[in-house]
Amino acid sequence: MSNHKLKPTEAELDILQILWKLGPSTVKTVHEICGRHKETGYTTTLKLMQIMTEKGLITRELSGKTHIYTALITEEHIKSSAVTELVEEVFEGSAMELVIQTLGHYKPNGEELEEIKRLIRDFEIK
Amino acid sequence: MSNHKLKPTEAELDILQILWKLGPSTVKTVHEICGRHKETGYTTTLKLMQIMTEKGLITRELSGKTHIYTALITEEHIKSSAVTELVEEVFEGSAMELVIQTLGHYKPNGEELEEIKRLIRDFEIK
DNA sequence: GATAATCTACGAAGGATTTCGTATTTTAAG
DNA sequence: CTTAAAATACGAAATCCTTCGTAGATTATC
Repeated sequence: MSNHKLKPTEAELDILQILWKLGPSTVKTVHEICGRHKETGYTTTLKLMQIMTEKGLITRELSGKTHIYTALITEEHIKSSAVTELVEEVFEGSAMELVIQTLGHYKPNGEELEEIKRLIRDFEIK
Repeated sequence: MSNHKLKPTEAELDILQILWKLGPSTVKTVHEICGRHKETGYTTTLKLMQIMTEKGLITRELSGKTHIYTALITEEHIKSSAVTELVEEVFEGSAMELVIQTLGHYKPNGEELEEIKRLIRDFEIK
């Protein structure tokens, strides 16, 4: 039922990440946090959030005079489809080439290493 | 020295992937292979390749009456920067969250599993 | 209740991407 | 040489994304 097709744009993703962190928030709050990274006008953030509402990425409800916006799409969902898209479009379907590539360029910390080993172990058991 | 900034667009990436596979090719050849996925006119492919030449993504030389195009940017480079971008913009810097996410959704085959284990072992030695 | 502050709505500009039509050039055939 | 075929060059439309300005509405303050 949800909109699988709708991939947020870059600016939209910034806003989603703020909503995921803060939970339901006003345009004002979102805009203040956006302002730490980039300089844009208040109405730019407002317009983006209005468009995102039309697209069904977020929803809003009135609280007094202001709207409170809530993410409709989950962080997990976006991360998952971003990985799927990267695998399909850049790695031509080979997810493990992506994994190996990443492990070749970045170092896991101890905790991450344990988690990866646990996942690997699960694969070997099956 | 090379153009780190220049990320190919989606249509450009399609063309790059064809050039990576076939090696230096004509517009005609590239367009024929593009045609397997999507329906676009010949001049669309031509225009894209002209733009990519301007951007420095590919180069061309005359051979008789036609141009032979060659990728200037490597597959490895694109894959690497695509991962970097995904890590930074979607996973907020956590490359290992990307790795763990991917391992949670896709299964490695035997060979891939061995390679991953080898990489993991290298991390543990250090 | 007048004024200022805060929010929202809306239109539109500017840039990037993709697409194609048309015109031009070059090569090949008769 | 003339015509047809193949390739290139170029401009421009259509769409999407980001941005902002302006106008209107609502709320709070004095």
